Amino acid sequence: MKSKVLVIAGPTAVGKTKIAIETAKRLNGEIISADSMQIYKKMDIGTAKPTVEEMDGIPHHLLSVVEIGEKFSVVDFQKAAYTCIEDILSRGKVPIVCGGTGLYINSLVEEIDYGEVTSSEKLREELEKVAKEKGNAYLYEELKKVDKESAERIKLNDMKRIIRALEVYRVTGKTITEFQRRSKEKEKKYDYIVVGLQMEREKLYERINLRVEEMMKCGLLEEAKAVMEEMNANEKLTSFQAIGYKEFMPFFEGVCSLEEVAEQIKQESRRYAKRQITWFKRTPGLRWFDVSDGVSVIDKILEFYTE
RNA sequence: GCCUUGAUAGCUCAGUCGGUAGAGCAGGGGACUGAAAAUCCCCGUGUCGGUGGUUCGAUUCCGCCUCAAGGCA
Repeated sequence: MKSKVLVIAGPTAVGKTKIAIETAKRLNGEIISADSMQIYKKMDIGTAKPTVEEMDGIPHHLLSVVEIGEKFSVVDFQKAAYTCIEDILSRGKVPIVCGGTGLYINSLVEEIDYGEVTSSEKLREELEKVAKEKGNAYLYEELKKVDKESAERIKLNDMKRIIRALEVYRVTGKTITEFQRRSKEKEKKYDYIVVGLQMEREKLYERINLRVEEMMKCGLLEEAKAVMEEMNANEKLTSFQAIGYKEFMPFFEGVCSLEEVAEQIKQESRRYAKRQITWFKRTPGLRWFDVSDGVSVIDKILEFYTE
């Protein structure tokens, strides 16, 4: 009998944090964050990281564990998450994975085996250069030659994926398609119960807008100033990609107002939510729960977990 | 009160020398296997302000009405 792992996914601002904490209380659980930005230290307000008061005594893992300037990838996440799951289970408690990063959730739910391929920063930069000089089509043709299958899946302009596929081939001599196939054949260790939280789109957008206003009131400007300074405006950092920080740059340069920054953050958050929903729609085994049902969602989730 | 200009997609506006229309933004859908809050792909029917008239045919021309902006009193 495999151990159960409860997974709570959903778009930004849908109310994952609160529901996960309430569920953890009822299940004697601990929360493992699956959020690619809350993993960073000091990025608290902008990433809507739960506060100690909100956590209400429930242990949280994988929050604020990486320095802003550090690299952190899905594989790092996956390894850390497995360790947390084992640890929580060994203490007789229920692991609850909660977050909005589709790729991270996916790495667990499908237990993807990324193999031993380490990414090569040097090779990536090289390939980026080639793409710039010879155009996207050139690299795409290269990929076609070595891995026709992935070339069919990946679109011509999706450089990040083309570069990754080429990187895998050059480093290992095997295609990414082969690694993916092998990963699918593996038996899973855990029984994942996947919950997707949702609400009416219009309401969700209203909540996003409201939350950004709240963030502004809670000192997002100061936090962004400190974070941007530490990043040194280095666009290459993963943490730089977070919504809610880089948007302040035009304000710091004096070319736009604080209101415009807030509008920008709201809009990007709305778009992000949309992409998250798309991702979770095709997550295997995911069951949707409408949070507008109020407190009874928790009961329904518990029922689903026990089934 | 008079004159001028405008009224076309959720918004800003193009356009149709008369044959029922298209950009940007917003928005929607989708993809995703070591950067993922990233990256990429696809999607434009709307009483062309209302109402009469001319016409085979009007969003387009003409009259009147409504509203808005500007000007003159």
